[in-house]
Amino acid sequence: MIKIDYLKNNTRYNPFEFEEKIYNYWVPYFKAKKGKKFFIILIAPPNITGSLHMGHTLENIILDIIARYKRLKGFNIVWFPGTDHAGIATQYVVEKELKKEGLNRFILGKEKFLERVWQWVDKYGNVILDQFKKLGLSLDWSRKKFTLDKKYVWWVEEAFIRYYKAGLIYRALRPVNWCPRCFTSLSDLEIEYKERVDKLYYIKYPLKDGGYLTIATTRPETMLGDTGVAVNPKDERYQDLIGKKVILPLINRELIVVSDLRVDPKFGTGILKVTPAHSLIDYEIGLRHDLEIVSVIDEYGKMNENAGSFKGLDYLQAREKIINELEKLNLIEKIEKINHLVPFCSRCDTELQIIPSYEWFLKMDKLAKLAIEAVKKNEVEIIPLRFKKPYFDWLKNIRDWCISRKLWWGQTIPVWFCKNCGEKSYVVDRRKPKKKCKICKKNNWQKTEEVFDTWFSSALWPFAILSTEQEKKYYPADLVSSARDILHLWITRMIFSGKYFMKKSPFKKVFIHPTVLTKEGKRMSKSLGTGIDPLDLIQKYGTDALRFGIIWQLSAHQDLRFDQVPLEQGQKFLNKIWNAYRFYVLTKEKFANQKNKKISQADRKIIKSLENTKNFVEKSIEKFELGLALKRIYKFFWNEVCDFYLESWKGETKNNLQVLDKVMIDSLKLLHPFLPHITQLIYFALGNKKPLFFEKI
RNA sequence: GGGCGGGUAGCUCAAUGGCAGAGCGUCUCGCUUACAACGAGAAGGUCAGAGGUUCGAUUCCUCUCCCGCCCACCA
Repeated sequence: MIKIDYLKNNTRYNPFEFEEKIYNYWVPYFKAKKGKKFFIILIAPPNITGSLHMGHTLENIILDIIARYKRLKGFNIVWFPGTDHAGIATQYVVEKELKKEGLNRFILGKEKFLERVWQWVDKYGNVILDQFKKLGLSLDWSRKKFTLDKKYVWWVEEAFIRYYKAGLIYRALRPVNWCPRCFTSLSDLEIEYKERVDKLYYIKYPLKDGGYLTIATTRPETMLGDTGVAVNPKDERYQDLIGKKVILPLINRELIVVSDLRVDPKFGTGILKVTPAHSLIDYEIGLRHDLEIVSVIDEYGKMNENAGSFKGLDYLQAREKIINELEKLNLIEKIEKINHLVPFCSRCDTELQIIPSYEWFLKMDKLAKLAIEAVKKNEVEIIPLRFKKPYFDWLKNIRDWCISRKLWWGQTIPVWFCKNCGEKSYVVDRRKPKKKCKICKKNNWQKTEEVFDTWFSSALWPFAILSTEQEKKYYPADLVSSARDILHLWITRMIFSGKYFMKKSPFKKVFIHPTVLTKEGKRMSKSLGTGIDPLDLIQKYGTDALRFGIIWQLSAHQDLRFDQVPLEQGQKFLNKIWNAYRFYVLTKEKFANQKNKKISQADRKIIKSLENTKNFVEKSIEKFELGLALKRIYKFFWNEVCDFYLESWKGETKNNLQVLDKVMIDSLKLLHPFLPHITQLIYFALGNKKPLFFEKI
């Protein structure tokens, strides 16, 4: 790529001239080789909607440093690139595109809409992977994976069918978190709560035997679906209410007062109206006391036929009207302000409704136990250790996972409903069932339109991407790294899925890496305008300098307040390295005829220091302390190799040339995982023809 | 409401039961033939606050105050 003269004649290193060329040179060598002593890294597949952000950047640079270091330690690296179809996220971005054209998916129809999504996938699906190349990641590009690959889709269906046969999957009508804009159910993890000041209405409910009680609610429109009233059994104020009958205003339904521990005596009046259709806590109470489920709000957020004269109104209009009528009846005791948390769709930011819907659920108790056991027995090591606590806490309190979505984009669930009998009759199968419906005795099956929660699919990632016999040996992986926010969403679910289907944890170590914050300690976010685009940084500083700058600031345990200054420092360091090797080459020429075989004091000192540095770096990398490792190498190279050792070669010297060679070549190897491009370039300039990472450290 | 992390030099962060450290920045001096994108050197800190354990605490324990994050079905 370059000759030694280029190094001798240029005092400045220009990354922009070489980084891409060097990357392209490497690509064939990144291929996972046959053989033994593998180190297997599992990539977190980015969404096809994505473009590179600082989180991906940090995460994958960390992994690449480890990959390159392990290569130098003699390992064969297995690290496949891949992407996630990301159901709800992708559907949402395509819908946003349509909106710009004045369209929406309902106007377009399902078929045309899906065509549009596939067009998007073709156009943008690989953008982020191309951006990964700019980071210098040593990924095996001969094996690109996607969560809608044939084999992958097979595995997702397989998982559903096996869970179903084992009795872990059931269908139920339950109140779920529903996004009226995406028009789908959501899992607990896809909700974002926001604080908001609302009104708390104190409403009088007449008692059948005279008098009244007062309940407090922020959602009076749901009262039309009330099928009970509840108080806490320990609440002394209301002992005599238990068992009494209440007349629901406006509807005149008779309700019974039950007692349930879930009622918080401190909230409002301490009396709860129970609406099992539109509240999860009420649903639970309803189950315990055998209360009816009456839904009054539909999928559009409008009042339905059970809402009587309010039918057809938007829930907010209905609220207003209901309050008006209650006021006329003198049933509003007071209205207070309340600051509370309101659920929103984490994708499109629409306020959610809780409505009853038929959905598929995965029973979590057994699976949670598998996941708990895997970490307890150290089959999976979570680093830093402190993340074990939230891991266990989440699993201990877990509820069944709603795995179905009513989206259009995603993998269809392998279930067939009888066209005549609907909900009452279905078959779980990949192909259209041949047998007849038990109820109507006809063969009239239609595949469901429901799709999987995209996380159900990505939970299978560690083994669903392994399609050939050779690849099957790459399970389990040694290492996966992720951001904190997908610990439950992804990591935990991969662990129990792996344990369940493969009988083994899907990876040995999970490194939960720090979050990249702004210099002020704020979250980086596009919408807030606080984000930094890594591609801009690469354009300005080059990849090696970016890698230096971000890892310089990295500590294994603490969030990273991103500052650009260390990137400038990185550029300076690259130039320092460049010139040190220039001097090395010139010095070798100058002393070419020297026959000195003695080891000088300076030689001894630098060898000692080199060994110490290697040991320190090895230990630090094992602990994911890449920032400390880099700082140590930096100090070693700059202060000890350059300021001390190379200086001692000026003028006349008693140093040994072989020691010089060893120090300079070993330094190059030590620097390589962090600064791969420049070290490879210098390696070429010194007359070598192979990838530097095939050397041994 | 529960949990986690952090508060150390102007900035970003280390380390440690026994003189408080690095990089950047600042200041001084040097363009010594690899590099001024450099070299030599200097200044700079009541280690958030209070109490406790100890011969000795920035470090261990308790409490308080700030900052950040996560989890939770308060209607």
